[in-house]
Amino acid sequence: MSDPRIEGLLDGLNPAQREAVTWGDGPLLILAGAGSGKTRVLTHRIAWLIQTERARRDELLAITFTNKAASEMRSRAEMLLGHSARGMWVMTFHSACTRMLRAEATRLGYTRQFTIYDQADARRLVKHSLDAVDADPKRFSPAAVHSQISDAKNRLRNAAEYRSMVGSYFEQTVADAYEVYERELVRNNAMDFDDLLVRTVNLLELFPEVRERYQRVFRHILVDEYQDTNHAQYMLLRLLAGERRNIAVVGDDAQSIYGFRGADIRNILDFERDFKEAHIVRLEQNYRSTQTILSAANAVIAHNRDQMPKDLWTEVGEGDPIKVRVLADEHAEARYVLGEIERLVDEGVSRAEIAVFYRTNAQSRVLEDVLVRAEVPYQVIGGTKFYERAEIKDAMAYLTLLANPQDQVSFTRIANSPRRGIGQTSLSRVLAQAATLGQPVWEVAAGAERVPGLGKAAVTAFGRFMDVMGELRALASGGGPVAELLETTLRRSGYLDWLEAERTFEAQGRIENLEELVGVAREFDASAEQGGLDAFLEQVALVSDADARVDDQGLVTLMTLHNAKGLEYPIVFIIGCEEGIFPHSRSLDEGSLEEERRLCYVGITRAMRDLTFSYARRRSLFGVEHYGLRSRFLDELPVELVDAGDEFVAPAFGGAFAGRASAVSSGSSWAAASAGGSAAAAPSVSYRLGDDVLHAAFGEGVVTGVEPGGIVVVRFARDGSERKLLDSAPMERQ
DNA sequence: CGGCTACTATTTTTT
DNA sequence: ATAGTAGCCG
Repeated sequence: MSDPRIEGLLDGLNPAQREAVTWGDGPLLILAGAGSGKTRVLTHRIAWLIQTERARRDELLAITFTNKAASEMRSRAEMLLGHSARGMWVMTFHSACTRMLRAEATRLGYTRQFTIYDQADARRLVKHSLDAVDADPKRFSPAAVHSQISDAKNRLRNAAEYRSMVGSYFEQTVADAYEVYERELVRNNAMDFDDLLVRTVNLLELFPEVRERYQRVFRHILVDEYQDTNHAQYMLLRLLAGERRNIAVVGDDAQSIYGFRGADIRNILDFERDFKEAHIVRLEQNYRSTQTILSAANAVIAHNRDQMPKDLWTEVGEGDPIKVRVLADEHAEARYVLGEIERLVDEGVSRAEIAVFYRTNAQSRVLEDVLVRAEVPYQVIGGTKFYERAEIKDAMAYLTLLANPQDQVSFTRIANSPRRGIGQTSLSRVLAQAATLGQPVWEVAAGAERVPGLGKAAVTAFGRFMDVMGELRALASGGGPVAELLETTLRRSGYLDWLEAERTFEAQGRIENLEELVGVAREFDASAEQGGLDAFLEQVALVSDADARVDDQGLVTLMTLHNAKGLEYPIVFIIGCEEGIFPHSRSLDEGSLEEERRLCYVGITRAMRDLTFSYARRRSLFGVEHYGLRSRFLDELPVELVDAGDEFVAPAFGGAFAGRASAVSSGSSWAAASAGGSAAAAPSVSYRLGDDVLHAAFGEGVVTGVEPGGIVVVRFARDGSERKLLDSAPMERQ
């Protein structure tokens, strides 16, 4: 190996990384702990395989879960190779499958233009299917049934196989609905997200010539985030790897947090069993966090039973202790975080270096309130997504119907949106007729006068609607810019007029969103490798906007712990660390505590140097006040790594808190007194840290410090100032 | 057919 | 608290 380019490729890699990059043929399992440079290893391995001529560019399949990961991998590989990665299959599972499926669609009874249904579309079709089998809507929610079906699909069980395994009456009905749902998807020339995987597996299993072709093409397969693969993805990989078994997977079982979506942690735990000759490389050196943070992460995850042994370490050094803070309620908690952010920013930290993680999206609200009031710039990642907004879905449904006239879900969505006098009854008649004749819904609607039972007004309404659609379709087939087609569609359909006529603040926002969508289309027209309506629809279907995160604009970042995976921030807050919130109560019911703990592990390992946990004694949930216990995860942190701060003030209502508080060490002399004394010996001061207070002159504030001699430090909401006051000041607790 | 009220559910979600 | 929806009434 004297080629200087290849030597250069290995420069700066540690021995384990180097081993992973240069492992030759056969299955390879890379156990990559958090922050151990797995993307680096993957991209270097891609470059190494190409430079050592083990594979040509177009003989590599590098699979990720997110578009962001795929584009990052692609561009980093390009940098290493010094040339474009065109022709290289670096993409998500779903894109790769879609690509294969489009090419072979007719073998499965689809056309190349098949529509990809997102969660919401799929759910509508499930609802339709439930109606079709006369399921009691009170007992069968589309969401629950869809999740059952999705589960079955992830396990590669079709409706017939699902039926053969049913036990309960519930499952019996699900089986009925599943059967209809399956049939309806084909009839609509549509696939849901799960189908993209399942159908590709079907394709490869049913057609040996297709399977062998792809097996020949892909000399080497690389898979990112292997711990998140489900059974269908596992089978897909097995089929593609074929006899050659040149499959390198990278993952960390400790970061498997998508079990609820069908990810099967056994895929990584059992890799050695499935690929007996597998070589294993462990990446345990962490380049991200302080040793304190890593030790905390190691200690927490050690409470899980099933896991692969690993021990993260770093050369970075000890770093600061992990802070744990208790506040009176979620508002005080938010103000505490705000206060810390302001303090840090004063010290010269960039807001972009700070992230706040929480378990559920709803928790961002309180935090946003205080950030807005304090005028701290921030961004929230996740939550309701751009492409999930009703107006965007409507606009996309118009375009989808133009491309796929069989798609009744899109048809149903827009038929009366804007209002054009097509009601539920008329719509059902048309859909029923389409089903009876086995014709595309478009055809039937275009000939509405031939639909039995349809009123005169309805026939006219359909006529007008389909005239416009026909016109738009002609425009669409011209192959012009998508942006133009979209604008014309919004105009001619009356959708924009409808919104404009509303003259509300909300409608204005919707119009702006649509303008943004036109902007997206314009950008697509200008830059897409492959243009056209079909390609645009596919991009929107498969490319979420989770990639909309910005790094360096001085914004504090707020997101769920799930969204935090793969990211890193110098300063991290994990809020809402209470039993029932995190770990979430549902996880306790469902016995998925270990997954919650892995989520905690993910959260901890995002932090580079500064990590703070917080929890509230009191929190209102769904409008009801609750008193929660601190999260068990906090008690799994080694005492010597924790700065328990003010925890000693906790014994407000007896046993539980007092017991825990005394178990936590702290440098404070008060803590020593509290721990040594009886639990009931609450401090005699009238204010405690985190208390919400109302001062006669300064207004609302939060207690940020309590000092001996009856001195209280209060940060006031009005101007963010922090003042030292005597506890006899004209002030009361709220 | 469309609008209104009443009820309900309310985790996480790469695609 | 709240948003989304189902069912009812004009």
